[in-house]
Amino acid sequence: MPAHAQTSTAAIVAAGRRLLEEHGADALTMRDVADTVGVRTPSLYKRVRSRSDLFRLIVEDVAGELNAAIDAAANSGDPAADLRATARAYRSFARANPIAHTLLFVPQAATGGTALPERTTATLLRLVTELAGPHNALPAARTVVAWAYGFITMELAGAFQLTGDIEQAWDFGLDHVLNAIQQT
Amino acid sequence: MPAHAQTSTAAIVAAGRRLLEEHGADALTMRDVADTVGVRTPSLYKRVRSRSDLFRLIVEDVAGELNAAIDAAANSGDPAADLRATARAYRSFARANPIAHTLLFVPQAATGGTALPERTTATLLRLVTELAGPHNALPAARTVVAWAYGFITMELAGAFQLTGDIEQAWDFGLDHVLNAIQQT
DNA sequence: ACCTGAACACCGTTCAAGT
DNA sequence: ACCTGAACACCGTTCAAGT
Repeated sequence: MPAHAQTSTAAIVAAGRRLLEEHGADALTMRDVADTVGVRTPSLYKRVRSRSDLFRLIVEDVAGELNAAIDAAANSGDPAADLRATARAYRSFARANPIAHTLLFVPQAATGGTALPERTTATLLRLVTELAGPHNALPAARTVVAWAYGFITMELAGAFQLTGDIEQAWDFGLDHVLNAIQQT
Repeated sequence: MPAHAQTSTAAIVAAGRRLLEEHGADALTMRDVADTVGVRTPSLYKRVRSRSDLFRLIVEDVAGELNAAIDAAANSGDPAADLRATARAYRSFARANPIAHTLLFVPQAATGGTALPERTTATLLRLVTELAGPHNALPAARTVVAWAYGFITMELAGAFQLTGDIEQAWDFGLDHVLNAIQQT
């Protein structure tokens, strides 16, 4: 009566994540995942409810990693320096996981909301409060996140089509946005 | 020898756009488009090369409309007022076309780049140059677009999960971003 | 308890045959 | 010149049958 487990949810999620970044979301098939983890397609349904459930698990995995990367970056004690480091860590993470990153802020059909990492939100709000005071902390944090998310997403999508130094645009934007929210 | 045209590329694109907003990108099937325009599925391939080609045509259509909406909004002569009106028009358009809007800045498999409306880029760069001077016009324009795109995309995705007035966050962000790029 | 082959409904796409 | 039915390869998903 063997028939013991040939794979695991973690292995399936890891395979899905790799295939997602390699071939794009549309080309992520249950068959490819099954082949990668060494099992037949129907066996995947013992661990994941459906293909969209697999996406949800992948996004959770990615969100957890982003949380950890941002927590590790924000540790200098100086809120302005920490906000810069946070933005840099976020950008690095998005560059390393360009496709998974776009899924982070997309409405999840399953949950109704998005997978924006909760812990990241709390860290960011704390830093912005230290930098700009409590009065307008929430709108200020939303301004920083909107700029960073927009810049990084557009950069990865190749949406900055005019020539010009994109690093300079990043530094310019970060400087001016952080400066702006301090003057509340 | 009738067998004359029962549909048109424009009708197919319009039907595709409507179904896209109604049911989402994944649920947009060639069969549904064919049913909507009153033809059998294979006939679509007389006008459209493929499903991804249909997406490209839809995005072009949407981009053209956004161009027109933004050009119509930016006509006061005052660059600061025009930038505000542009941002407002962009946000209204995105709210009216939430799914199509997300496709605007996504890498198009076919073209390699994105469908960011060219004319909008030119209008925006002109306004920012008038407001902030030519020195840092490009990075300043990229800061404004990144913030607006990020804010609108996150808002539509439901990514602003904490309670708090989102209108206030929009006004706060627009005020501070525009103010920041003036101080160059 | 997990794995599998077979089957189902559904896709996008092609093509020969019709008018 | 456009339209169509039939067919193909490929999906996600289910399920009874194996061990």
